[in-house]
Amino acid sequence: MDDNGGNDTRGGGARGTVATTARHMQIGEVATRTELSLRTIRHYEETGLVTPSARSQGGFRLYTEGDVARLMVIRRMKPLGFTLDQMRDLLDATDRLDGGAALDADEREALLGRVRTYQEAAAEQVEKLRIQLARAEDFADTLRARLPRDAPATRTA
Amino acid sequence: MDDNGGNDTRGGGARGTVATTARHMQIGEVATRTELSLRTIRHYEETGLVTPSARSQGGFRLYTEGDVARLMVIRRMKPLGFTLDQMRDLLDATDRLDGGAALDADEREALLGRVRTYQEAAAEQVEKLRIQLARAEDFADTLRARLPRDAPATRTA
DNA sequence: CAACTCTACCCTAACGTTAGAGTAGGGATC
DNA sequence: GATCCCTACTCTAACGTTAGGGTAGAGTTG
Repeated sequence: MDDNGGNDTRGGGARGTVATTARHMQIGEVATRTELSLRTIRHYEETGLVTPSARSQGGFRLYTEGDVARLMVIRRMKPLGFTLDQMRDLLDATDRLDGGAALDADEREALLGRVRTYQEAAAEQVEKLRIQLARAEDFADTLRARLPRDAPATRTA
Repeated sequence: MDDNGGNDTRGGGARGTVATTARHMQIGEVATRTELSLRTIRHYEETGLVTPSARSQGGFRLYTEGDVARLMVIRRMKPLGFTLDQMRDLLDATDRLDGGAALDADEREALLGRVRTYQEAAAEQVEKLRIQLARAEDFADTLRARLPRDAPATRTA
């Protein structure tokens, strides 16, 4: 047993949990703050979604507030059902739009196009989620209807 | 290229698509009717969720209306995020409750307990879906806000 | 030293995706 | 009217993918 100990989101250790305002955080603190697992955060790095801004001499990942913000964005994107590749693509686009790197008209237009595409996909996904929710509610009700009026567990009748 | 040809839900061929009221359907018709892929339907059989009521001499799966109904139930369950194993478990329970097989009190109580458990899980899932939907809407709006007011594609400003 | 982190690797669920072979049944042929 | 053929449909088997979970064994940090 090591690492996350098998749980989901870190329990809040002793050391790294303090420096909420520090310049660098280790992965554990990031995990608690983002409610993502260590494995997930590392996986996001493997797939090029979020790369820690630095590494310690010994190789520990060191994250900044900006990194955490990016992770939070990803967390909000997840329910939209995009793949990690798509998220990376979208994040790259917005990053380049925001980063004041003076892009020429064509490039800017291309980037905006990408964002627009994702926006439309997002809107569609929202619709699907609505339908899913409706179906889920429906099914939950159906299930409840099958039960003899919330009777307690023991005692037959 | 054979089978489904790489698409998702079948396009509606020539032969099997006619006999909507026949006693047996082959997998293709079932797929169109349930909007599930051939692979998915076969997979459900592999995992013991829905077994076709019969097979043709040549080995084709033959489904009845009842089978289709069961598949539709599963389709409604999917958004609740249950695993296939859980669905099988739940379906077995309701099947045995419904099948007029005169079960004794203990057994009946046990089955109802299972259903109750799933009902609670379903209710929880509905809550999660609500939250997801909210987040998704939020994010979609955020994305839309980043776009220069739905401008057409070309022309920079 | 204790708590934390590292890489590397194997595992899972729920299908997707070929590949290669067989089947259902109607039409053309003899 | 039996045979062949053709095409649409289906079969099994098996590997691929996605988004991580879990574990091992070793190293790092405070």
